[in-house]
This record gives sequence, C-alpha cells and structure tokens, in this order.
Amino acid sequence: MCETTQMPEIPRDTISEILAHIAQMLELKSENPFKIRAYTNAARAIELYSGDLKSVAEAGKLDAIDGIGKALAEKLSELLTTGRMTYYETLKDEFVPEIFQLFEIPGLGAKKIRVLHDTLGINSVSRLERACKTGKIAELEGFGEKTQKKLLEAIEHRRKNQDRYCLGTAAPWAEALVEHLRDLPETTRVQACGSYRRRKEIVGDLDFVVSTRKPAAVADAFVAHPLVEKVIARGDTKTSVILKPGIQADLRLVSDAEFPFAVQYFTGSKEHNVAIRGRAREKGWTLNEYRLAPEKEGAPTPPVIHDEAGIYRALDLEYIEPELRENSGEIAAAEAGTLPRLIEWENLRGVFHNHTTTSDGRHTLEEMVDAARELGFAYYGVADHSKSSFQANGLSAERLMEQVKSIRELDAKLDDIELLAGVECDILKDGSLDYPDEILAQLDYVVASVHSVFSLSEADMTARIIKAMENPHVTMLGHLTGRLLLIRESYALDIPAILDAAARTGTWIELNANPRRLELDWRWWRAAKERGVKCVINPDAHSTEGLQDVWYGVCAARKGWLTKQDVVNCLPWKEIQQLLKLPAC
DNA sequence: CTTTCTCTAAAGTGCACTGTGGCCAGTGC
Repeated sequence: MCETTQMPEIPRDTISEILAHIAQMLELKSENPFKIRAYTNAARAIELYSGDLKSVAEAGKLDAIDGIGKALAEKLSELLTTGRMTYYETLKDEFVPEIFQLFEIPGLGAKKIRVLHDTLGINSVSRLERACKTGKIAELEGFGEKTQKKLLEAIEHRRKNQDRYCLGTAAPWAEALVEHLRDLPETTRVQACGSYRRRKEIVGDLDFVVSTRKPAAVADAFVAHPLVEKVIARGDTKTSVILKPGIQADLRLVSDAEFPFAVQYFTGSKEHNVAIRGRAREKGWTLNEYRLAPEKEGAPTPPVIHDEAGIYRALDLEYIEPELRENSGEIAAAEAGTLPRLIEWENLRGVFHNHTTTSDGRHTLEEMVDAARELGFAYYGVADHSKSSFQANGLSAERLMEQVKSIRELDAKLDDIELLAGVECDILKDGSLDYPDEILAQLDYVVASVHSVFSLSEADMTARIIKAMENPHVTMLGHLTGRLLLIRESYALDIPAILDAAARTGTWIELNANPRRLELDWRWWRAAKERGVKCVINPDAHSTEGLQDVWYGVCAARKGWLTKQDVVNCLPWKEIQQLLKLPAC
C-alpha cells in the first residue's frame, strides 16, 4: 500500500474565514488598521472570487486578484498547496480560542475585548458573565453601569438562542438524515416531523418518524450516520442523538399501522394537536400517537386509517398542510372547507431582488442569469445596492446606468428569459430615496429598503417607510422589518399602518426568502391579504446558490396562508409587463 | 497589507449612535 499524498481541497469559505480570523487577531493586537483592513478585504475578495483558486495558486497568479498583493499571495499559496499557513498557526498560538466568543457579544469589539483581557484577565464569555455579576465591569474605565447591564443581557440572549437554529441551517441536516433513513432496506415509511416539517423559521430539534419491522437495525444505522456526534438515549422505540453541529435529533420507530398517528402527533404543533384530540373526543374516540380508537365501550368504531389525511377525514376535516398547524384558525377553515390552496415552489415564475458582483454579490450578471434560467424562471430582475450602502459597494447613479445598459444588452441576446433592470434603493433616514426621481424613472422597478439608522422611534420609522412608499417609482419594499433571525431583532415599526399604506399606494411587500430574514414574518400575511396587499417572494440572492432560497420563502408564504394569487411573481411575464408598465417588446 | 501615483511614498468606505466622561471613543452598518 502506498501512502496518499493528495490533499483535500480547502473550501473557499474556509480560506475566507481564516483571513477574517487573522484580521480579528490583528485587531486584538492593535496592529496597523490598514493591515487589518487588507486582511478583511482579502477575505471578501476570496469569498467573491469565482475561479479555481488552487490552479491560480499553482500558476503563481494569486496577486492578480484585486485585493491580494505580494504578501497575501505568498501566504495563500502556502495554504492552498500544503494545506497549512504558518503565519496563521503561529498567530493563533498567541490566544486562547475562547476569547473569540467575545466578538459574538454585540457591543464588544477588539478594543474593549483588549481592555477586558488586560485589566481583568477576561478571555471567555463565562468569565465576562462572572465579572458583570460581581460589578467589576462597571468600575472599568470606558465602561459603566449601562454597559455592564447590556453585556449581561446579551449573554443571556446568547444562551437563550443556543439551542435554536434557522430553518435554512437545519434543513440540510434534516434532509441528509431523511435520505439516509429512506435508503435503508429495513425502513417502510420515513417522515421528518416537528417544527421542521411545519417549516417554522426557527427549529429547536429534529424529529424523525420511521415505520419498520426491524427497529434495532434502523436505530443502528441512524446512530452510525457521519452527522451524529453522540448518542444520548437508545431504546426500542426512541433514539436520541446530538448531531455534530450541536442540534438534537430524535428518531421514533413505529409499526406501519401506527405511522400515520405518530407522524401527525410528532408534527404538532402541540396546540393544534390538543384541538384535534378534542375533536376526536367529541366523536367518542381517543386519538394519540399510536391509534384512533373508541374512547369507551359502545362508542362508534372509527374508520381504518392508512395515512395522515385519513385522520383528518375521519374527523370531518379537509387535509391540513403541516405549515398551517399552528392552531390559528386552520381547524375551523378545514371544517368549513375554506382552507386556501397554498402556493407551491413550481408556481414561481421569476424573482426581482438579486445582486451581482457590481455591488456585493459573489457572481456576475451573466452567471446569475444562467442560474435563473436553469431554475426555469421566465423573468429575472437585478437589484443591486444603491450608493449609500457603501459598505455593500453601492452603485453611484453613473454605475447604475452602466449596469442598466449591460442588462439591456444581455436581455437582447437571450430569448428564453426576460431580464429586468431594477435597484435596491436605500430609504434614507428622512424617508427620501437614494437617487433622484429622474434616475429611478429609467428603471423597470425599484425595491426600497432600510439599511441604516435602525434605532428610530416606531413613529419615525413608520413615517420614514410610508414616505418612501409614496414615491411613485417605488414598486416594492425589501426586507421590511430588518430582522436577522437569532442575531438581530426587527426595528420598531407599526406594521398595520405600513400595510394600510401599502394597500393605498399599491406597493408590494417582499417576503425575503433569505433564511436569516424570512420577513415580512408569516404571522402578518393574512392581515396583508385582507387589505389586498400583494406579496413578492424574493431570494435577495448574493450568489447563484442563493437563488434557491426562494424555497424557504415559499415555505414562509405557505405558513402565511398565501396562494399563488397572492404572490405577484407567480404571474406570467405578460402580466408583469403590464403591472410594471413596461414597453412591449 | 494593497493600490495607485505625485511611481519608492502616500492614502486607504463614511456616518449614526451609544455611553461615558467631560465634548470623545468604540461599535456597527
């Protein structure tokens, strides 16, 4: 046997993270700020680079990438060819790894972390918490009572979110495990349940229900999956594990006859199930995770159930899609036969809010358009950042007009997709827009979004956004509430007032499909629909892969009871053309 | 550390906000 010398390819994201980590360490060492920025820029340049880094390194051409000079090219070349970077490893040895947790606490940056470390020896979140509780932080120069209180709250918030994951984070793990279970010869039926199946924007754990005649074999195979870190419980019917990323996953093993009941039960929500069981009881039956049976002797015999829909049918209900099972009126609607026919992924015909390398996207216009064609979209809109979003390399009016020109040129060459030239225009603090009207008038549509000054009062923020909506060039509002799930709360906003204004001005509201956003939140869409406000599902894609986020957007729209009639981008091209008052081709 | 120029030296996204400490510094977008 010969030894293998082949080195596994280092993912581009890992390289980018290493550079960002170096920047962080240099910050802690109070290095030359421009050196720090050079590493930050390089991390970004690598992230945005779409070519094959390894072959560029082998050709010695790394310094041709914008933002990579002689020194960085050398270090990256070492990393790409040997798998190690000496500089990085030496630097890393100077710090305990826990200290980097402190950067995750909002309000703490390198300067403050350095003070905490040098004066109180704080090098981890747990030490920081202790110091806050003993009042030591408030005594420090540059800190005070308020900072101490804010830090403690941030630590508490962090702890609360520790066992919560975004739908988009958990979905690949859930799907990998479902596929693994389905591939086993011993499994009959497999279903992922719980909040993941209900497509909640945040999930706490993963639940799988499997029917089988050989539960021990299935459990063995489940715990042997490479994603599994450790087994915390192992019984005949239930196995619980912790996956490598930290999330708990439960596997329930049942007979095939029990399967529909287990799936219905473990899909929840708890509130939905309580209501459903109450309904069974009214018919003299008892419903649990194993069966539907007469409650006592003499009660009528329930029908034989083969699948989940059968349970609902037995209770005189239409089938209720998992996304709707939140006990918010779905049972009454199922009884009356008025459940909406929910939008499906296949109904989407195009998208409007997408970026390119011209602002902060990772792929070029051509690459993004190719990806959109592959997804089968009939139309595709580009909306890069406007000039005030300089941190996202926002476009000056001049650059924007150049981009419009290149979009029109590419559009003329393609006959299987229609391209639209738009912009994601910043709503400035006073509600005015980032370009004059004569510039906006030259675009096919405008996505108006807030990217700065999040701390306005509710009244001021509401007035700001309404003012933007009143500009006739504004077609839709992007990521209305500014939340980043598990990272940042929404800003203060009077949403009913915004919905009223949207109805009055005919402004569409985006359902931003990025799994960190999924806003406007699904809980508001029925109120929007009542007012006749239209939804537009946008991926806010910064890369070709990002386009696939529309799937999460459709999940959220389904949770919001939306049908294809409620979502503008389910319309065919001809109707979009009329709605946007575009010249006929 | 990189880029660009005034080509071996200088400049390098800019503003709002917050809290603290006395009119500034650090953080975050």
